[in-house]
Amino acid sequence: MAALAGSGANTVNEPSPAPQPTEASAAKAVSGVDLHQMRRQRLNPDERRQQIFVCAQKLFNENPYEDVSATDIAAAAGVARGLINHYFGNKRNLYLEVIRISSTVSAVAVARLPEGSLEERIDLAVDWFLDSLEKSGTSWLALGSGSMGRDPDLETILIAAENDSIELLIEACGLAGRTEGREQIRAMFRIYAQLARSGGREWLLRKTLTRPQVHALLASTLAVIVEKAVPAV
Amino acid sequence: MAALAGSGANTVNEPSPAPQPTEASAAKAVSGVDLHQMRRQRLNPDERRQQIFVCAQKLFNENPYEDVSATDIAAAAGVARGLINHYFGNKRNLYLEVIRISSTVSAVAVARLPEGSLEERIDLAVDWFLDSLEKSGTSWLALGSGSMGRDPDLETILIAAENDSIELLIEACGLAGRTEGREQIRAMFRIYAQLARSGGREWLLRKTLTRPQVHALLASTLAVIVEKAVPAV
DNA sequence: AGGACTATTGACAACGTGTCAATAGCTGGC
DNA sequence: GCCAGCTATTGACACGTTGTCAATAGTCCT
Repeated sequence: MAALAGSGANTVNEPSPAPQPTEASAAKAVSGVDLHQMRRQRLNPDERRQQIFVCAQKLFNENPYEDVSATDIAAAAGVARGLINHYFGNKRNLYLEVIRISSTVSAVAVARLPEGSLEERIDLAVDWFLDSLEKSGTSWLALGSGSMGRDPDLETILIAAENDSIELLIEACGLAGRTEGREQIRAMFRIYAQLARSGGREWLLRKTLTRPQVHALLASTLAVIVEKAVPAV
Repeated sequence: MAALAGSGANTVNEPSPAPQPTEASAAKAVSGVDLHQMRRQRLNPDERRQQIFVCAQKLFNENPYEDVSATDIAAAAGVARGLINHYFGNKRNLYLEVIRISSTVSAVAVARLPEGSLEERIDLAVDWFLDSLEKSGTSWLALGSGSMGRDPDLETILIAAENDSIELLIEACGLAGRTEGREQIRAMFRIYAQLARSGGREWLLRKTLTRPQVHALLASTLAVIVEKAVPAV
């Protein structure tokens, strides 16, 4: 993997004071001259685990899974590679844990969903979504349906994370009361969520559409889903 | 990887008479008793390449990329692993070639798109899409945006394949004449394509919605995009 | 200070990939 | 029919990655 610094846009959920990558990795990485023996230091398991996690998060956000080796992560954390397996079992598991956090973006808060007509509430909900998208950075956009139906673990994680946002959206559309076709309504909103994600991609990644244009598309399609598709269950 | 037979639903584009996996692989796979020395046979390059390709296609359709090793493919084709690199350079390249074929599904024919109101044409277009989806199997659904923005090669292949369908859809919606915001219109249909794909997933993979329900959702959203979002460019 | 607990290491085995010189199947000329 | 040349095909090699595990060495407690 090519070592690069990157801006590290979206580090979500940072319980402990974010232990810096440790002067260890720096010393090793910068040059070979600096051999003051680097007394290895012994942290308590939670801190060390968290530190490794943060480094992995950064790397996985900047590079695709297979381009990040356990060695890279260990080097970034200034730690022996074996320690990764000790704390996370295997690389894939660590990755899944990173995903689990990264994909919890947006479920955090929609504060108060205001009164008003359906159109107004949809408008606000879309605004809120685009805001949170802009803040959370682009890595979340790259996530998703690539391995759907193939990778059960990843799928359940992603589904679980998306469910929160979806419940929220359903409520915002005034459909919280509906109980009969509940699962089917959820499915429809899940489909819509992909539309929203895809819209975000065009806006933030490919830059082919402006925010107002994406907003218009998302708002009008959501409205028509609520008005036409949902009643058809 | 787990060796399993599978039905091999969608083998598209089969130029040569589909050389069977060769009794070689069978002999090796079935039991160790059958050692009549297996004279290796020398095919002309096109045939051999095609044969390897077919085996790879089958394996990649049934298992995710990283679970299929070059050894698996070579074994399936009854051939030395080195030959794969000789013909395709590397594993990734072979994979991309498989994808390039698999993703050309649906661009084949929409025959005649009939006259009629916008609603009618949209209805037919959605029907056509769902038909082709049902036929092409589920592997196409699993493809897609997972590595978007990360994997340029895969992205361009997928985009290229999707572009055909999108041009078709634009025409079906009577937007072929529009020239000014062309690229933005394309972007909107690209977003819609993700919605359609996602709808297909709910219908065929997760089985949470029925075909009529997905149809209604796709038709109404497409209509509203054409009527509301597109005029806003 | 010294002993016990355990976080951390480093070497090992297994596996996967790409390269390349050596091998052996086929084909055409005699 | 047979032999020589062409090249499709092989198998071993070098290197990188992953997961395991016994050995090592910080740190805390008495």
